[in-house]
Amino acid sequence: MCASETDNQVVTRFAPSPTGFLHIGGARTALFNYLFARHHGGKYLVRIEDTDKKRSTPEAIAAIHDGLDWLGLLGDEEPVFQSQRAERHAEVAQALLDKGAAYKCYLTSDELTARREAAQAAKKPFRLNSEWRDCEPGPEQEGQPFVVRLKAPNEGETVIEDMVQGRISVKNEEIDDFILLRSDGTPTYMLAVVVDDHDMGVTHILRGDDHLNNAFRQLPLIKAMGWREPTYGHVPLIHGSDGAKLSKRHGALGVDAYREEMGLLPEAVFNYLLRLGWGHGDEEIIDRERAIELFDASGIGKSPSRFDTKKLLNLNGHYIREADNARLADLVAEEAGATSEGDKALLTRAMPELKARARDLHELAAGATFLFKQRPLAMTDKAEQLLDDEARENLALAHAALADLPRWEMETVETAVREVAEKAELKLGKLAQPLRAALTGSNTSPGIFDVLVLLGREESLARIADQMRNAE
RNA sequence: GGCCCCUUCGUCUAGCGGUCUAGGACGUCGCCCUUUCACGGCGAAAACACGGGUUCGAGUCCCGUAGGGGUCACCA
Repeated sequence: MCASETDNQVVTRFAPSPTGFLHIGGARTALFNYLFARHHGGKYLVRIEDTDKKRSTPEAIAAIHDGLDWLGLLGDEEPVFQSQRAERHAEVAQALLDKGAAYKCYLTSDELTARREAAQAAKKPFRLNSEWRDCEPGPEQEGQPFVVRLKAPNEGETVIEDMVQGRISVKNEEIDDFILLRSDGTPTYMLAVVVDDHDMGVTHILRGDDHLNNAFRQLPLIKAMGWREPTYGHVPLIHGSDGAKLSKRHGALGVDAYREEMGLLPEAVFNYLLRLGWGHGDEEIIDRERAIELFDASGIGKSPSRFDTKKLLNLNGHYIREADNARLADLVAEEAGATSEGDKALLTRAMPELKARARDLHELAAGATFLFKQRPLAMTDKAEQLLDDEARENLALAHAALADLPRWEMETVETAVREVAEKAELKLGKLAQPLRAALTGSNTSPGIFDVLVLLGREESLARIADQMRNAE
């Protein structure tokens, strides 16, 4: 690859802070960055923003990694850990100081708080005006703690051509002299992001629009260093189903909860997240390959969207039906009660019938349990109701007919059962429902002939015998 | 409160001045298929927040109003 190609390559990044699990909004941000990079043939990176040592945990880092892995959104390179780059950050702060683009501010946080509260009490907007901005420290400052602040411009305005929001401008007087280096010498997020994005060669930044204001603060820093400005795209946030900020109640769960508790398939979450805040004509079912083909910032909506579990579940049902049978069997084997390899093979064989009836993996597992139950089967209330005296007598008729079958196949069992119903002048349902109860212990299941074939001759006849009663 | 952003069916969205009697999907309701439950098929109800402009013509452009969101840390 030649240099000019490298220069023009799109580089995106997902930069979560490891203070908790990977939540749905973060996952979508990762997805958008991934797709944007892939679509443009670029690179997608992950950076862990663990500048805040107090709030960052190894558990969170692991959870984020697992979540990204599950969704297939791991970075193209090993993740960068921001905390390991503190020296570089400090170096840039020093460079800014040398250029006169930053200054040491000896205001303590107590003083700051006092001023802020005073302004609030006077109902005036608080804007920091540090007297240290244009003042050299005197001898009495010797050895006193200080923070390094950026000397942000006070006049004119800063304009962003945002890929999502369009042209936005903010007056520079609104932009404060934010802190680059804390009084303990450690870099703040605001410094670290800019330095890391530059060093990593990030060209396009897609992030939640809660960062929109930050862009206006980061730009002066980028300009002061003479670095290339990245192209921003601030994506509206995801709200809960009630329109309020996402809370635990409605979707602000870790991605692991989507997998474990909700029983979702990663491709379903992928597709759902893609369509939340992004659209392309009438297309709804979009897999990874198609998404890479279609994804572009122009398709991102400008208004916040609400999280809708029903639609997610519907999509999940679709992807379950599309999924490979053996894979699904693997996924639900334990929960369904399949223990041996033979059980798993049976589960795989039953899967075409089972998967049409489930929207999530737990439903799928529940629908499969009848295959592995031990006789005599426990009946649900509704199954019990199906098995009145007449039904039990009819079961005996079916048992007799089935027991004589030379071959136990879909066609033969179906013919036999239908003949029994016909001879006894019963509607098929009058025979099928009791059979279903006897064979599965439930009133709902796959088609009764499928059940018969799946269970096999021996088990089927035994289960029927368990419930039948011979006519007096 | 200051600043910034947003506003099409309940929800996600299509729409980029005339093709909109506003399209699709989820959800809801009805019908069909049918041995149950699903799947599938068909159909219905359901939206351009409001008020002014601009224009021959506005869901589409501009300005207000209302509502919603974001942000104002030595957090990220």
